[in-house]
Formats: sequence, structure tokens, C-alpha cells
Amino acid sequence: MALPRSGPVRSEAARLAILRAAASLLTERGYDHLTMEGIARQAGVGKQTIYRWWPSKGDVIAEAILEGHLLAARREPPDTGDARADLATWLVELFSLRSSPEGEGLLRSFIAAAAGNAETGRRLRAEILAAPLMLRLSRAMGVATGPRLDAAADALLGAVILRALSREEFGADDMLALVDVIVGTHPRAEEDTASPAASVG
Amino acid sequence: MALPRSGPVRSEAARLAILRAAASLLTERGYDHLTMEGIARQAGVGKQTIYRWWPSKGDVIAEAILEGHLLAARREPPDTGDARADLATWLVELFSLRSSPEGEGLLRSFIAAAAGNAETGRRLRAEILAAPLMLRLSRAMGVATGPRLDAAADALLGAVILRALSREEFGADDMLALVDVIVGTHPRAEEDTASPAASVG
Amino acid sequence: MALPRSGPVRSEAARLAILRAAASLLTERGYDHLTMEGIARQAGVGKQTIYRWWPSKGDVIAEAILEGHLLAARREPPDTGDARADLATWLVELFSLRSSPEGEGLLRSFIAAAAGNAETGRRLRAEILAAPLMLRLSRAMGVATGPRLDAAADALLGAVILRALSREEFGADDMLALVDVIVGTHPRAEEDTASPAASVG
Amino acid sequence: MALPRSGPVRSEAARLAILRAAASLLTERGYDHLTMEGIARQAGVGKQTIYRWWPSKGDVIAEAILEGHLLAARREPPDTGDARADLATWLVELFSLRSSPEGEGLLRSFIAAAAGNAETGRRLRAEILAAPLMLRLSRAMGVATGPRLDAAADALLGAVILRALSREEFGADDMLALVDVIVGTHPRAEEDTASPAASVG
DNA sequence: CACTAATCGAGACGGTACGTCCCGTCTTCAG
DNA sequence: CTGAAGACGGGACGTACCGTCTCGATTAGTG
Repeated sequence: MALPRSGPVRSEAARLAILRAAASLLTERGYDHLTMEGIARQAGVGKQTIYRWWPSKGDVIAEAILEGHLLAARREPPDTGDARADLATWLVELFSLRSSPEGEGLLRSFIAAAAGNAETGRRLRAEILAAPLMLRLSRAMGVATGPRLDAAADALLGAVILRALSREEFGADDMLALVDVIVGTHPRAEEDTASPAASVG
Repeated sequence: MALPRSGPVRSEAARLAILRAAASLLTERGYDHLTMEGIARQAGVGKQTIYRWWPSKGDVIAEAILEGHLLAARREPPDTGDARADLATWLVELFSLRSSPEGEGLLRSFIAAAAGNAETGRRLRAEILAAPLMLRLSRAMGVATGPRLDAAADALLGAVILRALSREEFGADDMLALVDVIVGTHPRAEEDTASPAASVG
Repeated sequence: MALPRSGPVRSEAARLAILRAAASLLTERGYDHLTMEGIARQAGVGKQTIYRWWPSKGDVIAEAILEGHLLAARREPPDTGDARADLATWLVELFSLRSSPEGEGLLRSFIAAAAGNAETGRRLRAEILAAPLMLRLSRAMGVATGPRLDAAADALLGAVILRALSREEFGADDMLALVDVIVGTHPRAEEDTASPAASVG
Repeated sequence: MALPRSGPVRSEAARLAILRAAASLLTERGYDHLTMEGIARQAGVGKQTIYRWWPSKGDVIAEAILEGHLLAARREPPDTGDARADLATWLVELFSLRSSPEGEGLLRSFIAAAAGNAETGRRLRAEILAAPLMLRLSRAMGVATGPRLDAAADALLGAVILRALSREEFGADDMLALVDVIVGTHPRAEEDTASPAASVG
């Protein structure tokens, strides 16, 4: 049983202000210009209020991502009927995070956050990025689940991350080539000219 | 033509000491415990000597990697005759960098360095990691070059990076599955043209 | 009225440690070997704690002097009954600061501090050096206050400072001659009025 | 006889450029913003050329003062016939150095230089400041030389320096009062109030 | 209702590292 | 051998944040 407590409970307003401040600062200035003091200042909160509830900067980010304060709009994949093209579209959009207007690269900020913090890394892959990907991918591959699907998901997502890391330009064509390699070209085998329906496979 | 300059020339001893110090500190303590002051101290060099020649920490790392002060032993892929198995072996070894004894993870340190520095990112992929991979991969796929090969390389490398980021364990079996998905399970036979159906399995 | 502030209050322990460290380092090593880092180190304090409360090194010294961490023993003038001799004695003692054992010269350190910092300069003269001087001088001159007294005080003190700056040796006899010139030889002797020609010789 | 030497002799052009650069930088930016690198840059000279001939910054300043690159215009005292007024005028002019337009205070820069360097201190007093002062003072006191004259000179000069250090404003009237106290009011005897002896006493 | 205990904003604290400036020495090349 | 140029090891500068701590004020239960 819980030991009896008195006093005020955790302030939801403060929690939200912190997550929002973290999200906005990460977006605007990038992961390595993100500071606890900056978050506290922007959130109008004492530093201790952050440290009381999160052990590190990465955990704040992890929670902000998880609650959808970041990447919110990106989580819903399109559905045009062509699963493979939808997949490519979604990946291109994800990749475009690489170059936010401020120039730091939100996707790279995520990567840096993941590299520095286990929880962020785990959540970023498992709950955020992978979920919409798996949905489209299972359609494109005609497989509901299984190790091959997992491997394919990692391969796709990893390729995007790698290209973001290496600052390589990466257009829609390249993305389709990538999808083709991983999902397989076969269903569209002849179709490249003859049987488009097969591509749903 | 360049205007003739007199005066002392750049000290090769200092350059090497800095790169070695950076490499050893990165390996031992990880990217985000790596400091310019630490490098200078360990190299027995003034901080200004670092800043004179490299604009940032990431550029020091980039040059250290490029010169082989890091990853040196890892660049030579095995050659057992089974190209696909060699590929998986090499990837597993690469992935094992994920957990260096001190606990930070050399591979993740590279990723963090790449996330924070364009040059490091570009070089990490293009010149270091990709080269031995491409060699094995082209054998495994029976293709010398081309966009499909590039896409496959990115997918393989990216998947390893993604799993490192998300701290997921990743054994030899998983790696073979990954290779199978990307390269194809077939005997690497004629199938590339003859047995498309198998790739769905 | 002042807006009510909460939060921690300034640490008196840190303040004292800083002033004492500054005083001891100034005495031991001289003004231009006195560094903020040295003070912080010796005081066991973060640099920021110094910068938070004092805008410059000179202001730290000014406060140290004002609080009596420096020159403390020197502020009490002797009182033998012979006001003029007391004055000379006090000045000789002051001048002896010129050559501290470590060789930098405490008095010159004060001068350097004053030259570089307005507050130090103002306080050095007004509150510390001038006060005991004025006391003796008013007795020696038989005048309680007034511009003549001020001018005489500046002349005496200034002469000592100038000699310290120019590294000229300056004994008890010289000091008496100086006092005689400024205070006048008359009151304590008839000779001043009787044999003026002697002073020229 | 001199030992035979080969190679070019010391470059007079370099020597002059250094002294001029030092003088102009001291005047413009003050003693503690004066750097060896700055002098070398402005003089178009290698640093080593400075260190080869002068052991320290203070010695460069000392030589610059001695050669008249600083204070040049100030060395000639006026001569209106009223020796005492001339003296006061010269002192006021000297004191006005205290506030150079750039705000650092040339006189205080001299003081700082003197405080930090024995040679500068010695020369500043002995050869530069004292000489024109002694001339006027000996006229005003009707004494050619002697310890009383030396003491009076130190007292006058020292008072000016002290006031400069303490940032006290100091007008023509104050200066006359100072001169009166040190030189004596006697020649102007009756006018003061009636009982000149009292004011001396 | 008083008391207790935990929360909150605020921010001082001892530290580490930053990136810059300058020190005085050393090294190269041109004259 | 001098002199301009400038790289070098070193050290201090003043700033930014770190994560901990200490305040006074506020806000729930508990007794």
C-alpha cells in the first residue's frame, strides 16, 4: 500500500509547460543547444521541478515525444491504396525533418537524443517511429507480423536515419528504390510496365 | 597562386597527439564526455592549437576516424567464401561496438558525433563504414554497383545503427535474417532474374 | 518598496572566503599576479560566485580593503605626544609596505588596483589611508578641518605614493623633512621663524 | 673594442615603429588593454623583435616616455612671470591627463605602468615629470636645490597623482591651495587674511 | 484548525567546460 | 644575423550550464 502522503500533488500545469517548452526548444534550436535552464526559463518553472520528476534531459525529451508534443503531425501515415508508395511518401516526409528551417535538423536532434539516452532511443524506435511504419509495411509486404517484417522495418527506418546522419540528399526516387530493395520488386515484376495490381501483394 | 608565407609550419607532432588523444578519449569515455580541454590535456597541447586547425570537436573526430585512429581493426572484412555469412559476421562485429566496456557505446558515440557534425556524418558513412560493407555486399548480391546496391548498403548499415540506438539486443541470427531480407534468401542464385516468388516467403 | 524575493540568500561564508583569499593572495603575490581563478580556487568557490557579486577584480580588492582584510594593523596611528613625529612614523610604516618580502610591494599593488579601478581608488584614499592621516595631521597643524588640511593630507600621502612608485629609498629623515615642508617647522621650534635661511642650505 | 658582428644591425625603423605604436595604443586604450601582440601588429613588426630589445612591456613604455613619444607637448612649462601660477597651471594640465577622451586616463595608465615596472616608475618621476616641475618650483620657492625642494616636488606631484588615483575632481583653485600649502603663502603674505603666521603654524 | 509535509518559483552554490585572448618562446624563411 | 610572420604550450578570462541546495509561499491531507 502507498505510504500516506500529505501536501499538494504534482502540478499538471508545470508538467505540461515543461514538455511544451522542451519540444519547442528542441525544434527551434536543436538537441545540443537544449538546456535544462532554458527549459525551466521558458516553462516558467524552477529547475528543481524538472529534476524532481525527470532524471535527465533525455527523459524529458522521451516523454515529450511519447505524448506527441513532437512529431505529432507525422504519426498518421497516408493511405492512397498503393501501400508501397504510401510507405515511400511517409519515409520522405520523415526524412524531410532532417532539414528544419532553423537548420539544425529535428531528425538528427532525435538521433542525438537517442544516442545519449537509452529511454529516448528505445521509445523513439518502438513507440513512435516504428508504429506507423509497421502498419504501412505490413500492407506493402502482405505480412502481418514476424521477424522478416521487423527486419524490414529496421532496414527502412535505419536507412533513412543513416542518410539523415550523412547529410545525403534523398529524393522520392531514391526512397522508392529503397522500398523496392527491401519489400521486393517482384510483385511489380513485370508490371514496371504491365501488372500494377500485383504491387499490393 | 598562394601568397608565399614564412613562419613556422604546422606541427605534425601536435596534430597526431591531438588525434590520438581524441580517439582514446572517445573510446574510453564516450562522445559526450569528450571535451576539448580533455583532449588538449591528454595531448599535452594548448587548446588554441586545437581550435586553430579544427572548428569543432566533431571535426577532430572526423579526422581521427578518417585517418584510422578509430575503427582501424574493423575495416578489414573477413572472407570465408560465403559472402552472405561474411557480411553478417562483419555487421555483428560492428554492432558489438554498441557496448564498449565503459558502457557508453562506441558506435553510439559515433552516431552522436555524426548527428552533431556534418563532416563526421558524411565521412562515417561514405569512407569508413560503407567501404568494407560495399565490398562484401556486392559479392553477396552479385552486383558490382548501382542504386540497388547503395540502397541495400544503407538499409543494412542503417538497421544496425537503429538497433544500436534503441539498445535492442541483436544476435547473429537476427543479423542473418536482416541480411536475408535485404539480399534475398535465395542461394544468391540466378533468382535475381529467375525466382521472384521466393523473395516473398 | 523592494519586491519580495524568495530563494536562497547570499552566502556570507562565500563572501568572506573570497575577500580573505583576495587579501592573502594580494599580499603574497602582488596585484598583477592576482587572478580571479586563483581567488576562487583559494576560497573554494566557483568563479561565478565572484562574478555574481563583484564586477571586477578591483571591486573585490576595494571591498577587502574597506572591510579591513588588508591594512588592518596599519590603521591605528601611534600617539606619543609629538604629533609631527607620530605623523612621520605612520608614514614611514605606510611606506614600508612598498617592499613586501615577496618583492612585489603591497603599496604598489594597492596603487595598481586603484589605477585600474575607480572604486578602489576612491576608497583607498578616502576611507582607509586618509583617515588616520587626517587625525595626526590635524593635530600637527593645529587645524581641525578645511581645504588647507585636505591639501596637506594629499601632499603627504601623494609624496609617499610617488616615492613608492619610483622605487626611491625613503628613510625616517626624509620623511621628517617632508613633514616639515608641508606642516611647517615653526610651531615646534622657534627656529623656523628665527633661521629660515637654514632650510635652504 | 667591439667584437666583430655580421648581419644587419638593429633596425631603427622597427624601433621607432614599436615606440610609436606603444605610445598610440597606450593613449587610446589605456595601460591594461595594451598588449605586446597589439604593439607588434600596429607596428608591423614581429613579436620577437620587441622581445629582443626590451625585456617587458613596461620597458617599452619607459623608453617611449623618455623619448618624448608620450607627454611630449607637456614638458614645456609656461612662463608668465608669476612662478606660482605657472606651477599651478602646469599641474592642472598634468592632472587633465587623468581624463583622456577615451576614458581610461592617461595619467592613471602611467601610474599603472609605474606600479608594475621599476624602470618606468623611476624614469617617470626622475626624468619626465620632475624636470619641468623642479624648474618652476625652484623659481617659486626661490631655492635652487636641496632636500626641501625635493620634498616639495614630491609633495606636489604626489598630490596630483593621488587625486588622479582617487578620481577626485580637482580644479585650478584647489591646485592653487595646494601650491600655497607647499610653497608657502608668504610672498602673498598680507592678502590672505592678516595673520599669515597663523596659517603656517 | 492547526500541523505537517510535499509542491512550487526562484535562484545561489561549487563546479566543469566553453571558446577567446595574450603571454613569452620557438621555428621558418627572406633579405 | 635580423626581421616579419606566426605556431606552439600555457594560463586566465568571463560566460553558460550542470545538478544540488536553500529559501519563502502555497496547498493538501492528517490529527
